[in-house]
Amino acid sequence: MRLSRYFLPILKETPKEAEIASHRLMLRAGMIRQEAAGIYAWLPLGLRVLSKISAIVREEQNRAGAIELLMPTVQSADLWRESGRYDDYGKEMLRIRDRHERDMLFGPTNEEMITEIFRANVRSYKDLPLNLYHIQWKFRDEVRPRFGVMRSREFLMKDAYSFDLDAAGARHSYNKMFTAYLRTFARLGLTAIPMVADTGPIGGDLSHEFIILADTGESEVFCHKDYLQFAPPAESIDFDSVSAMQGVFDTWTSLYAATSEKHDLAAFEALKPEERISARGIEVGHIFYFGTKYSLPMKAVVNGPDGKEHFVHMGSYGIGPSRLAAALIEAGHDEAGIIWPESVAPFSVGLINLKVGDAACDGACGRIHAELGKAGVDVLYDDRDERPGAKFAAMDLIGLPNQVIVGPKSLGDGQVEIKNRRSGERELVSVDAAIARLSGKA
RNA sequence: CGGAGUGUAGCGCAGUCUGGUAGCGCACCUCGUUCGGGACGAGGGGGUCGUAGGUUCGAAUCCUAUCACUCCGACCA
Repeated sequence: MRLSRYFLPILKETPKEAEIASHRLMLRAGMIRQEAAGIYAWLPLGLRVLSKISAIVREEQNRAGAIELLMPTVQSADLWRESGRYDDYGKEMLRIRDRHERDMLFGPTNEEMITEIFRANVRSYKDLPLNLYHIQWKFRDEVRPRFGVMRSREFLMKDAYSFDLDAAGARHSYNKMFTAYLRTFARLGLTAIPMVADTGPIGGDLSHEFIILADTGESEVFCHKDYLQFAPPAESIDFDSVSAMQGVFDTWTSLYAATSEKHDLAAFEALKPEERISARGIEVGHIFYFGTKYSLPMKAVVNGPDGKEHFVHMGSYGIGPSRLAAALIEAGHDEAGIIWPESVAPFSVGLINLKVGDAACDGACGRIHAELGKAGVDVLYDDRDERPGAKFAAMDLIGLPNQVIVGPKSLGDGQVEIKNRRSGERELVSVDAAIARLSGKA
């Protein structure tokens, strides 16, 4: 992509409302634009990140056996009256009325709708277990949205819903999602710690929040230090193995970890002082097992092997890709700007032409741009007629992991500079070597 | 929802107290000189001063209402 033909509104100054690093940098890097309180437009660069995060989430959900569908954002109030949550959910739910005066709502979550879809189509235990998910915009009318897309009213959420014949099956489904979440966050370059959590308005009795530690996090959390060293489950792990899944769960819940609502001071202080972490964290995922809370009032039943009807046991599992975009920046930035992990960077290579109009520079950049493009590498080519300083600053701000700097000085010796955004290391290599080196980044 | 505050050009701000017909920096456009870490000169474009009423010869400025947004607290992917 040529920057001169792209839409990347970079800001030199910080809009005053942005208090935390991720919000500031997302605005400055031209990723998002606020349209109303807690409501954001995702500009092209931001959308690329959001899509990459969603793709990883999707891959890991699929790997764990979940099946993607897509439910609407607007729902009928009747469905929520069945579960009793139309009254319980309160003002956080955005209620609207259509032209026929029907009560509608903008979905804050989808337990009711997925249960309706399930009960209309599934009759037999032989169709279980089933886990359906979608990645869709949610709306929760937060009292006080803040921190940009970290706590926005409209946000993107992957929500999965599992259906099992009994509690034991549901437990396995829970463990599969638990494992998938550990893998997902690890692939995003994040260390997320599962913590015992409150279930809130979703309900239920088994629940974990996945927390990444960050000073600007909204939750107060307590855990054992060794969690930071734990290795995530391997790609080859067997999601159908009950013991393997239970093993992952047991390992990752073997040490103390809890949010402030569930904090057990005595248990925490039983740890040696040097083992304790008391910090702030960002909740990037939340999983629940809630049994028959929805299947009972909404009559979601299947025939079991005994020929009788059984209320299905359910769980729900959420990850917020839009919040993750901000969380990734909180976890990876410096004075100059964002530092994306390779896995979600909007472009993997930033190509800087220091002297646009110079035949040698234009030629070398053109070749690198074309060759990397052929190799399937996303390249953002800064071909603007700008001063070098502005180009370096812009590229550092948007945080592309690999930079190729092409200028007349080094190009005189047939060389270009490769810079690693994270380490800051620079290296002079030939044009061909740069292409060869970076074409593996697809 | 309680408390505090802000709305003036895309962004950051001055002007409001003490009414006189809108300004600064950055960004943007043109020309020239520049160019390895956010250049310089000259010229130029862009604002019904959040909105609606009112007071006044005259309102960004005073009064009233209203809307939006931000921050601090209680709730949450």
